[in-house]
Amino acid sequence: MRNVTIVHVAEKARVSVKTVSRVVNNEPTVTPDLRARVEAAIEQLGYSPNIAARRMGGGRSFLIVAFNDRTLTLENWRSDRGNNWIDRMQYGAMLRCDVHGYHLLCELIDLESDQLARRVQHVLSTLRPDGVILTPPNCEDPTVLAALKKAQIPFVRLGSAQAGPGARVRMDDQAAARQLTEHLLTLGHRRVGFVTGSPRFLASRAREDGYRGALAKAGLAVDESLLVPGDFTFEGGVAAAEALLARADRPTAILAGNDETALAVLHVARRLSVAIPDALSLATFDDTPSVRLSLPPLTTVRQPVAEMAAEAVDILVACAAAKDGKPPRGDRLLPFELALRASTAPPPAG
Amino acid sequence: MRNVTIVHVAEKARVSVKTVSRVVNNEPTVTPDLRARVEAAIEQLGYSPNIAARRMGGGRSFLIVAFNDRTLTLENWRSDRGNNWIDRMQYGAMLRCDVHGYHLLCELIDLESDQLARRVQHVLSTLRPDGVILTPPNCEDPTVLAALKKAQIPFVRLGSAQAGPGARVRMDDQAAARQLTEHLLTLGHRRVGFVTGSPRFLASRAREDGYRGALAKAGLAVDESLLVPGDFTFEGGVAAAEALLARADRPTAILAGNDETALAVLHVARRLSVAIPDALSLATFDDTPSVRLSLPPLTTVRQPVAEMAAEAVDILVACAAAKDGKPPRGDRLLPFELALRASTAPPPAG
DNA sequence: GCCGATTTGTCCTCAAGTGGACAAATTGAA
DNA sequence: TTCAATTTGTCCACTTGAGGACAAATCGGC
Repeated sequence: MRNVTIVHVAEKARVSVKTVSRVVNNEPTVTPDLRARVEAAIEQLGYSPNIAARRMGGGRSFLIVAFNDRTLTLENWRSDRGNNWIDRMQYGAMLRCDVHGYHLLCELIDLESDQLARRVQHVLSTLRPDGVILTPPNCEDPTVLAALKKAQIPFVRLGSAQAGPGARVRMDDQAAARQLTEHLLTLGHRRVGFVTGSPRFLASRAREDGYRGALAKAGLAVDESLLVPGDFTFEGGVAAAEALLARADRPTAILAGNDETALAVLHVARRLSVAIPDALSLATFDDTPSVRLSLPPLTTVRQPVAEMAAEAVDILVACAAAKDGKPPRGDRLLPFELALRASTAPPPAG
Repeated sequence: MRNVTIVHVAEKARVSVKTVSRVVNNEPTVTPDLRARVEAAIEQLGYSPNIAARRMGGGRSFLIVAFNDRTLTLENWRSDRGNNWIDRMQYGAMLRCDVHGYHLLCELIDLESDQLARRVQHVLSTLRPDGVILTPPNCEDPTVLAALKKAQIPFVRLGSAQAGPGARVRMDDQAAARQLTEHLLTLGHRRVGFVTGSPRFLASRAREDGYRGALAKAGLAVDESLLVPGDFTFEGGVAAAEALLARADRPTAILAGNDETALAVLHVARRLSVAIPDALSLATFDDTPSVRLSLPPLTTVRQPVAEMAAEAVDILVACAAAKDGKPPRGDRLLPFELALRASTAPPPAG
């Protein structure tokens, strides 16, 4: 059977091809009568306009590309710990694309590759998507941003703590860290350790600022020796935890830069027989499955990743529909949630 | 800046458009000399052929669509337990697509919807993919299969226990269940309970067959009362576990139909103070992160989902490249692995 | 019944590539 | 040199839909 084209629909509805096109593209100058006839024909024939053909005349492609970091994705996949940031992003974006009649393509890029610019350019030029979603750490990479700008394709940066080109959708990492720190202070903790994250992710810096802000607001001086560098990996977290827990004046609570780090702290604490939460409170960011399943489940900040991705899709689709060529701008903050769990409690007496 | 087209490349390399096309499509009748010149021009201009345009003349679309079950995907996403079957499928397929210069689109379909056929048809007709990957339980749905057949698009069914149209890539669920059961028998267990899965998934039936086969091979009669129906959900698993553990002649080991069910068994056992593995051994299928992070980590069968997806992509790409219109056939079995963990041990003495 | 406004149709161009027919140029061998 | 084979170029058709210009048909009001 041949493919059903706009011509078949026109014949069946006994109208011109042009009229079918007008109906499909929701042009206002069609009488309800004719519109109904055309829609009936479309339904009966099971017609759907071919995306490739629509794209040809310079129209929309109905495609959105999400660029994910290759290394991160692979680690994520191989990891036993199920860090599902990217998965959640994808679910949110996919569902929203569906609503708009769009399609989501996930592409991997490798920031370390010397072919990076070429790779980004290739994907953009072969697919010609209507918009691009960038996830950390791609959303802060100058090469990627330059390639996007050159191709003049609208893009949204997801979860980036850095101002810059394109639109931005994120949660307020600084406020989240502040609230999490305040939660610990309210419980009575006064010596709160902080394992910082990878400098590659600017969100890590924002979290540190929030931590400092909460201490300052409570009138407490920041003990710089309680800030230990991690790098968002398990190994980095282990080293940092060992440094913090070996101290004579051990902190009574630790804020971990991300979940991977938190699991490392949990691991070290168990090895050193430091009971959580009795002897040490532990809080972290991201709320991946691993920290919900850990023993005890950890207090975290739930980042609204899927909602952020959905918002990004909305922005890009609106931008494509407007076709005024204006790149999307703005910085949308989505609300986060504290998930208070069994890993945080008042500090031990004395 | 205008988009770089094949015409620009031709001008730069001082050859005809036709020759560039021949180079891009790897036709043999081009001298190495000219080929090099064209490739240099492509590189310098950063040219990538536009997928939409290639598709027009009836050529390949370089797109592969994976149809996932909407309900399952959403449950998966909302679940705290991170059942990442679909994610693993996607990683495997995406990586392989990348190698072939293909792109993966994940689309959700809802088997319960009365618009199902229309939905499948719409996606196929608007995207015109070169191939389709079906995941459970879509891969056994007659409406979906009929729509695929009508559209004449090659497809691979992933993880389906049922013979049928299209190619099939899967692991041997029956053998896996047999080996898992044998593992328990070798440890000394004689009363092994089995919580069956949802009849929607035929793999569940295959697992049951494997369980029966192992008992038969060991010369043991099957106690039908030890087979309790679950439905692959946590709630179903709870009910089944309660039934099994309430018995006077409680089984010393339980084989759960999938990980979700196993977690339910774990939950009930803890509530009833049945120690695992001391009083009860527990084994399951799928090896999702949740059963690696559980206490104790569970003995499972690791299903090579990503590898299966990669194999599916290879099949579809080969099929598209052959362009002889022959739909892919065959049934590839990929090796699974037993992950023996702390949840299985010899039965309690006495 | 006429005028003007709105709706619908006709016709053409354009997008970016593929593929076929066939001619022209180049190469190699006899 | 000449013929044949191979490589390269020319030219055209084709894919499916969008969109613009403009003509034709229809409708409503008076």
